[in-house]
Amino acid sequence: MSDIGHNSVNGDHLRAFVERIEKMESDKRVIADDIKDVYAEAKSTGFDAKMIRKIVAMRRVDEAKRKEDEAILELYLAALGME
Amino acid sequence: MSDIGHNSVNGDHLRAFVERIEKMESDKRVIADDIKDVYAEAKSTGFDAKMIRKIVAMRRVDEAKRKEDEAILELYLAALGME
Amino acid sequence: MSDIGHNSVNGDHLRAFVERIEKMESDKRVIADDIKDVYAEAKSTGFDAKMIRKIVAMRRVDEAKRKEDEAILELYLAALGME
Amino acid sequence: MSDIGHNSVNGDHLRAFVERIEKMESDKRVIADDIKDVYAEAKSTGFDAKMIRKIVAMRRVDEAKRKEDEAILELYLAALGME
DNA sequence: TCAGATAAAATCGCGC
DNA sequence: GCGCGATTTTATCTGA
Repeated sequence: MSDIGHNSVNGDHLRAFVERIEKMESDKRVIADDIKDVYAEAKSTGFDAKMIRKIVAMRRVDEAKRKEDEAILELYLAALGME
Repeated sequence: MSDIGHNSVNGDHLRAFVERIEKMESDKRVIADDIKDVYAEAKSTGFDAKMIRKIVAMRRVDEAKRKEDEAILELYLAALGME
Repeated sequence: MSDIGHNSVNGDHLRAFVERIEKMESDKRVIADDIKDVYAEAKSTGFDAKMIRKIVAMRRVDEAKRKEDEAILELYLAALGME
Repeated sequence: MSDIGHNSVNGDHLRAFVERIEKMESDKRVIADDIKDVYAEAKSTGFDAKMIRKIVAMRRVDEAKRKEDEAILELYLAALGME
């Protein structure tokens, strides 16, 4: 009986994790759909969706580079005892 | 000058689209990170993350099947003039 | 000269891979075209191509579900030390 | 009864189409998997799979261009009454 | 390294 | 005949 009780608790716990994840994945999917909608809206406004994708991708790379540069600067400053 | 004005408007419009998309992608990334955290939490609670992933995947397929069945039923009914 | 020889060998090897892949892609395209022909034939026989596509899609999902169920059963059994 | 017979025939016919398509899709999938295997083999031989993909894609474009050029030539010849 | 998920691109069939 | 939406396919990326 304690085994049964133990498994129930585990089962409830597992179920909770699964449901939390499913909820979050659902939210994520909603946002992904919204992004698609925005691309469609941009397209219907006369913009080329593919071009916007390129711009977004470029800025993503730039942002990554900016963070990288910042991290290196931190490193230099730390090495110089200036943090 | 009117061209410049026109392009500014277009530029502002484009910028607005890009920024909206970037905001949404950022939100999406936050959720993805949260999901990762939940898996980590489940793992630290003693669950096998791989099994949870499998369960979530299985339920995703179940849901896809449900939707597919529903869609084909609609199609059948429509074909039979019963919609 | 040995470099040239080396590169030639690599080149021949690369060429062989590329040509194998191209042959296979060509075969694949032939099948894709054949599938299109079958849909056209079905349509000309009075069937609704859309419905056939739906049926095929539905059966594909069924198959995916069957495999997924099997996979998770394996995982359960393994987790229970019953493999 | 004739209706039943008619529908059976239709059913058999439909089933035949579905099965033919499924068989072909299966064949197609096998080839797709084989292609993946070849890429994996090339990779294990020391080639960069991404580069091979680029080469294959480039040659695909070249081939399309060659056919296009050929078609245009045909057109010219036909216009000149030289076919 | 490997699969599995996601994003991006290409393709196709349908409607107008 | 052509764009448009939907599906399929390809490519990239992430996480085990």
